[in-house]
Amino acid sequence: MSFFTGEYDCKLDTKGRMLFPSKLKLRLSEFSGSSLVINRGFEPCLVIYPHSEWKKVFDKVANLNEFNKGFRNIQRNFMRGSTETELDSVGRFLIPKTMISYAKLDKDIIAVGVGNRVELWNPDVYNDYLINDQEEFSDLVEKYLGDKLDDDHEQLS
Amino acid sequence: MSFFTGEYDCKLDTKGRMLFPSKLKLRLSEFSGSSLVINRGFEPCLVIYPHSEWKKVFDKVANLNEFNKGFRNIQRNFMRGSTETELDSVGRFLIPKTMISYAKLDKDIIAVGVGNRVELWNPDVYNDYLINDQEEFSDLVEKYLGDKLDDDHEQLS
DNA sequence: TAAAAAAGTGGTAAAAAGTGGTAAAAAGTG
DNA sequence: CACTTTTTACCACTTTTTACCACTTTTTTA
Repeated sequence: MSFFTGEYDCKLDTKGRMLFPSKLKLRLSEFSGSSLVINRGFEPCLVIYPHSEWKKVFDKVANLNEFNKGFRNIQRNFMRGSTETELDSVGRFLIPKTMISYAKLDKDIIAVGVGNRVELWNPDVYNDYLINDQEEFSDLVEKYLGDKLDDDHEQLS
Repeated sequence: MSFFTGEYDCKLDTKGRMLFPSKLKLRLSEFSGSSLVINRGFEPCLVIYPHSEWKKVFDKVANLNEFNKGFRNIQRNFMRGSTETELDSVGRFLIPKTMISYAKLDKDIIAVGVGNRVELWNPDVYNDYLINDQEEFSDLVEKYLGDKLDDDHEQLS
């Protein structure tokens, strides 16, 4: 099974549709054909999952007991930010208006492959979130992935 | 079988009818054609179930032993807030006045797909109930759905 | 009880949103 | 460079939604 990587410049058309980059489309098709799920990200971006990957998490959430207040809260907050959709014949998909405004998307979008998912960002917001200093990045990686960690990985997750 | 997800902006017409969003209507029809059940939510919102899904919830409550005072109380309070209805030819349904005032519904309504059901909210009330801090939500999800969960999922439901 | 008012039902025209397709430009490839 | 693939920018069409209007049924009031 393969994964999503790399950055891609994309555009929203006037109807709010985005063309999924062809390289990523190839990966997507290995997972779940042309069906995908758009989610609200934890950061101010949207996150695209292949339908099959998303379904695993969805099922966990959906199976929580709805007579429990905390579970209802999780369900509501999780599912409100999810939309199932499909690529059309040309490889485009419609992004709901509420999602567009959540991620502050405009004409230009940056799509980033992040392993099992693809993030969609407003270019400006994206730059603010990136680690621009490589040394800082190095430190961060060392903190979490440096040698000592190998033994007790659990501690971090 | 598919499920309800996502947020939708809806309107009440002057007669107290709401047009059920077409995407949700599609899902609904897979469950139970155009028939649905409106319930008082535990939170200050209304909850729409496809008839078949509501039946499951209903049965749980109906099967409680009526010789138990607490159970009788649950049954009474649960069932008083239930109305069965249907979408009309255009896809609208009438929301009873008592329900409208319970959920403080006005012209604008937010419909949220929550798996087996759809919640209807007054937008202002909704925002108060949402987890607005994404980090807080992230923590909550991790707590319930983080790695550890995989093994003993049963414990939570 | 009859008239009036309110509530509910059913439908439609027009606007808005969404879908599907294509020609042409741009980018990538051998 | 010639050719293929991808992307862009349109256009045409369909579906959904809104905002009404007309009519029926129910409830209230005189």
